[in-house]
Amino acid sequence: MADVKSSINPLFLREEELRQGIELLFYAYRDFTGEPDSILAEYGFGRAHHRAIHFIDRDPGMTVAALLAILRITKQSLSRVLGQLVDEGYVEQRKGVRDRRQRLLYLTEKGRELERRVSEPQRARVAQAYREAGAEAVEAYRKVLLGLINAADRAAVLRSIQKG
Amino acid sequence: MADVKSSINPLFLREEELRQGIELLFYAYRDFTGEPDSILAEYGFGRAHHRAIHFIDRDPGMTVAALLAILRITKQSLSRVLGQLVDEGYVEQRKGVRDRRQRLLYLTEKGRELERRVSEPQRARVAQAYREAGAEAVEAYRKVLLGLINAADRAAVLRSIQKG
DNA sequence: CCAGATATGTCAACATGGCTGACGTAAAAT
DNA sequence: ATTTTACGTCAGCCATGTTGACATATCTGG
Repeated sequence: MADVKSSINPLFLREEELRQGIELLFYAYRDFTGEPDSILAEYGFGRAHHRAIHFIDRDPGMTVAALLAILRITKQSLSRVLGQLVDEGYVEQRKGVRDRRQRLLYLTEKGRELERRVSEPQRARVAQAYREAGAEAVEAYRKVLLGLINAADRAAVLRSIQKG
Repeated sequence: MADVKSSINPLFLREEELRQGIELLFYAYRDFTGEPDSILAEYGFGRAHHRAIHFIDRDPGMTVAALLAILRITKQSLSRVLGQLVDEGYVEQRKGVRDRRQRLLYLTEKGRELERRVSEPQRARVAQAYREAGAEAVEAYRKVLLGLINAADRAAVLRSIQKG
């Protein structure tokens, strides 16, 4: 069927293929965020809090500016979220030693526990998808997702996800 | 390096691998939605409007209930968005003939133009990522994303994205 | 045929998490 | 010494999600 269509109109399959790729991303992201959102709601937090603690967890001592660059939101938006996390003891800020203007970000033990708990459904979901799809598929998945990222940012993202 | 680490602690690579998969999804989705959001802003619309017209475009005459099931939002939320789209002439609602309680959804020509314009950056982005990654990678990407979707919904999504 | 279920809409109120703009302070850099 | 940088804060706006309650038209099953 796909072959028939593409032999009639080679652009048709391509359009279909692209639409499918777009929709799959929508559906996957929808379900990917569902469980964490539920757990976060128990704490009175939202997805924004998850993002913050996730990236702080993976790079303890990161600067506020670095987190802003990753999240691509305004400092006012981040500030609200970060403020709550600090107030409630999930995140700790320490002055930088080299540059004392910086407020380096760390998770407290409580913060690490929250991060672990909230991310667990996502890890399980990705693990299961990887298992079902097989090892080569994992590599391909990474390649395509990386290709979806703005070209200018790819190098930075690669560096970032690999140093962990 | 990966081999060394995994031979020391087989769980380490796995955890790292999962974290990378999670972060790539975040980054890809972030950039994937960036351009459409900018265009939508010109019209005073947001991402929710895009989702609505996208799915109406791909399945003209769909019911409100079907759209709600895809988007997983409340009818009140959808109603606001749909109302604006109808008021401004992007979407048309027609009574169902078989079931006259239904308000079947259609894009107007204006709506199709908007959909095309807003989706174009996403199509270009996916096309380029597919091109760079190669044909087998595309299949693998789809397989993994499908695996990320709630198991209960996979069959429906597959049916949905394939009938187009 | 009628009672109940269904498809959709609507009003009201609220929360989250984006945004802009303006302003402030401490510390580093030139 | 001045300027730039890193960060914070106040105030207000907007988009998009939520819950709960209620209304209407239409379909369906007993």
